[in-house]
Amino acid sequence: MSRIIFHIDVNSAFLSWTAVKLLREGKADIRLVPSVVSGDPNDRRSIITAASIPAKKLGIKTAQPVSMALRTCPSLVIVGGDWTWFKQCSEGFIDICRSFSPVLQQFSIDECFIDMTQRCTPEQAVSVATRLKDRVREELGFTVNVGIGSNKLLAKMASDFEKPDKVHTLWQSEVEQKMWPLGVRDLLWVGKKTEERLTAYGIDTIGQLAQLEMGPLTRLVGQKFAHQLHENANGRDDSPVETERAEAKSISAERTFSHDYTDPKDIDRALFNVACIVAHRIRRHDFRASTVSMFIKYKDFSVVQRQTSLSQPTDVTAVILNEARRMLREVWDGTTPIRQVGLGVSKLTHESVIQMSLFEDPKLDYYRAWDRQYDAQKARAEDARMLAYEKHGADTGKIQEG
DNA sequence: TCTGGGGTCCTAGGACCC
DNA sequence: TCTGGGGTCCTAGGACCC
Repeated sequence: MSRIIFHIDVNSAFLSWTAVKLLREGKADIRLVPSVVSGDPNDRRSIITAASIPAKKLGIKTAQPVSMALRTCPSLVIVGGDWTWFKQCSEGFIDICRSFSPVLQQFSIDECFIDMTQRCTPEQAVSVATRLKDRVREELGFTVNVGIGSNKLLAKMASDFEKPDKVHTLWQSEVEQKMWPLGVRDLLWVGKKTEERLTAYGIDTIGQLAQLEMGPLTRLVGQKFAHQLHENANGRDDSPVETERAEAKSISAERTFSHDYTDPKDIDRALFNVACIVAHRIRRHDFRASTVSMFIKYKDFSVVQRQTSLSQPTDVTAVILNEARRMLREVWDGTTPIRQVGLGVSKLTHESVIQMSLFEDPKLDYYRAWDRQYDAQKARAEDARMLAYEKHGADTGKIQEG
């Protein structure tokens, strides 16, 4: 049976959400001027997370370094992000989408799919989608695009057509006219490298890709990917709207230094910090991890990565940190400047293994106690931050309004 | 101009077993 | 003693997404 899928995408999410917040504080609407949201506006190395439409018109793009954007537009307004606020905006947006269909898959903080097959006819789809986007704008103050299609891929491609505040359809019957003329790069999963390979072979448009034979395509991108690209270029995708949120398969954290580090003490401090963050998140989700990996990125952006399997799954910071330190000693000569370090864990389980205390490092008790203290401290800090946030809202009367 | 942070999935080669 | 082939697991690296 033919399906009706909506893909709803917040237009320049972090920028729109920041704009709404600033408006409520009585400030000017940053959506109307060249402006960007970046991680840390004061860090030379931070990059742009979201750009306003006037900024985009000047050629400023997402993921561009802030310093580069400033050269293009010296009067650029740069603001930092407020994650507590972003999450609140996201929840409000998801709630409205869910009220249109409970068969909802959150794809990221600012995107979701809903299955509308049981909720409207194909003829009604555009007017229903228009109602959805208008409701988000009226109730939450920011705009979204809604893409409508007979599967997730087509819906997602459709939501990427003209922005902002628009509804587009991309039914199977419209693929040839609306999707085939687009460049291959516009197809989901075709990134820079794949685009290079395809255009080098003379494949410039999605239509050409759709008609390419499997033999050459397999040689270009490998069998599995070739099959998916071929299906998608022809508008086919039978993946369902997954309402269950999949459990995390890995947890990682990384730090980029304000300048490249060579002092082992600096590297070790960063490794310690990311280990604390990662291990804390393991414990918060009641996981244990069996694999620890670490990587370093050098000045020239080359990356060296090492991973190791543990004999027992763990959630102890010290165990993870020790493995990471050992691997760092293995890969780093101790002098080459390092730009970034990262640490991750995978092979996550919820099993609580019965520890063979006889063979256990006696220091583990101390480390576990240290972890408990870390977690408690973190919880207190979060509570305090939340309290201050609520109090500020009550004082100004700005947050409760919406 | 000089490039963040957090994820997922795939591939290829080596080790090891039958 | 040498050789083949298949299956599985592990590790390193690469590509993509938001």
